Amino acid sequence: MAVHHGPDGPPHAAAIDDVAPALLAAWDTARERVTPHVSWPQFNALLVVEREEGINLRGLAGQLDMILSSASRLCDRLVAAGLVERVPGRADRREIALFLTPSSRALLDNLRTTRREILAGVLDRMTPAGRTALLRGLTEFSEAAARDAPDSGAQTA
Amino acid sequence: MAVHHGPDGPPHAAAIDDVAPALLAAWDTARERVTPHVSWPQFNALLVVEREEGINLRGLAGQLDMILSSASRLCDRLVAAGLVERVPGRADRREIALFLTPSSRALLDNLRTTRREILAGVLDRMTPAGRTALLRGLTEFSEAAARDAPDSGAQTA
DNA sequence: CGGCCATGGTGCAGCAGAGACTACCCTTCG
DNA sequence: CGAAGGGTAGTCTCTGCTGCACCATGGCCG
Repeated sequence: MAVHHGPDGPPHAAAIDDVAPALLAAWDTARERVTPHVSWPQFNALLVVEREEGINLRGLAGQLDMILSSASRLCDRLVAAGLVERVPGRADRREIALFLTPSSRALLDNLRTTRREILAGVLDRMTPAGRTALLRGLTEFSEAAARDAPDSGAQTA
Repeated sequence: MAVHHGPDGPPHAAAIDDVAPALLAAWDTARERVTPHVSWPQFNALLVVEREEGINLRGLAGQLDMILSSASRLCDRLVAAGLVERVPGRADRREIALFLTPSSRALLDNLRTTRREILAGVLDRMTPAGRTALLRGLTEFSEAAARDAPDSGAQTA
């Protein structure tokens, strides 16, 4: 199901698979440093709410691939932690609209800032050409991936 | 705490932070596809055992940053799932040596293969120059990161 | 050689997070 | 009014982690 690659032109997949973990480590380091006490499901929920501010519980449950009541429980914990706000919709009073709180907004901002700092710390030790190559390669990769699967999941903050 | 960057030469940190998620998504996709029923702690334990075949429970607990009995329980579940083997050491009969099973070896192999395939699928749609740039950038990044923190955690398979 | 403590693991609660299923309540709308 | 849509609540199960008590083994010292 893939394009043929002659023996002359393998796409470096294995080689890239070997060196990519370093980049992943930077991500994880940032998340671990900033949000050590927020579980993965909770964190993913925050990302969903951030993307679709005012989403209702059914929508959230759908995006997190869990049933409604599970999402409700998850929200209970997030509300208890002061990370999301349940706002009863005024148009349809059955619905609950979910919003980030200043606290969770700060959390996400802090995470991204921290990640960029960690990233910058490593980039500093690279050659300018290396940095440019990295940016170019990742940009092309990102575009190519988007061309393939315009939707496919995986929250990465 | 970092090197000064003139207004002319920021190290692309923000830009890279924006395009890196696509690469992360490929990782997560592979893991999700191959090991949907293995939890993160369990998976990390497998990686530890793979790296240090024959490790004992204390060592595992240390690497996973948990206390002994937690590691023991985790192992209970892994053994129940047929993913690790508890082998009583013959030198010191108190110790338990942990080994991967054929099943878990196959699992990890499968994961890596799948990931390379997913990666290759995207790389196929990049230009040769883009692939080379990606490989070069990531390789330098990896080296730079290793120079900084020779140990720092984060299992990424 | 016979205690004694250190070392390696397990057993037994106990707690929080996460998910599911079911039953139920409120609102809206035909 | 009654059906459909949106959420909550009760109950269960499982994982993950902890603390503490306990059992083995192994090394040491008198």
